[in-house]
Amino acid sequence: MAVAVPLYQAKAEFFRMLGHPVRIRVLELLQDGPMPVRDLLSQIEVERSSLSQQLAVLRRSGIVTAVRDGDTVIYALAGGDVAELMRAARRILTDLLAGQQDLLATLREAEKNELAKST
Amino acid sequence: MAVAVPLYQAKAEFFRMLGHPVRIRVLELLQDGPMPVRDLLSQIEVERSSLSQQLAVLRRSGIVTAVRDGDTVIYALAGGDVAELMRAARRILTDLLAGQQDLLATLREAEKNELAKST
DNA sequence: GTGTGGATTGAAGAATTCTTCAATTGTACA
DNA sequence: TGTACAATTGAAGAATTCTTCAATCCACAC
Repeated sequence: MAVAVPLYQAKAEFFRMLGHPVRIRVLELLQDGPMPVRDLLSQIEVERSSLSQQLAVLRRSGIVTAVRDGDTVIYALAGGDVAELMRAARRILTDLLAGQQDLLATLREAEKNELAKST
Repeated sequence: MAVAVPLYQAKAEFFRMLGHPVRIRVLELLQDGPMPVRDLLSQIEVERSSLSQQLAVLRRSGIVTAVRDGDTVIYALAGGDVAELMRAARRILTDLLAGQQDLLATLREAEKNELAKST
């Protein structure tokens, strides 16, 4: 059973699972501890059913768990050190964004030249 | 210019950029140092133009750089500690996969019960 | 120049993922 | 029981991303 998935494919799926703004925000919020859907909803600008859809993605991947407490459902990180991952990502992102600033400057120059030519 | 992108959206795009098996393998291979396309091609099972497409995605994001050396093109990590990110991801993934083993066992049990009922 | 191998690009169709809305489930409470 | 609120689910269409193939570009050798 459990057809062996190559590790690099599991990794790709994992990162793809992270690749959505709402899901990122949920994971970040949950780093401060478990939180009911109601609170997630109040801090993330998204419709309720949209949030539910993204929570379902996170649940399916196993990175969060949900327990029902009467009226409300409470989500929590399933384990693992998500914070560490986020820190590592942020470090790389900072580098990349800095790089893109340079790129943008370059592009703006190129654009100016184009405009100069076209007049 | 450079319309301000919310950070959580930049993060999501970053992770989405990682979310492809070929791109993961490229990044892993490049951790041992710069490498010509030819070598990437020999170690990843994918067609040349497919690899090029994925390399283009990585280049656009800025996480790798490419320089031409005569006949061949050599790729390298652009900076930042990708290895650290991969380690963090692997740690979480290990947890998740372990969790899924449990899940699978549970599912198999459920399945057995279903079968028992259906006979 | 012509030809060849390495690599990238463009474009079309297939496949995934997102968004949104209506319908549904589960709990509480009168 | 009926109503109200919290949350999830299913499904359809829109939007992205993947895959693949042909065309192109670039350096090198003849």
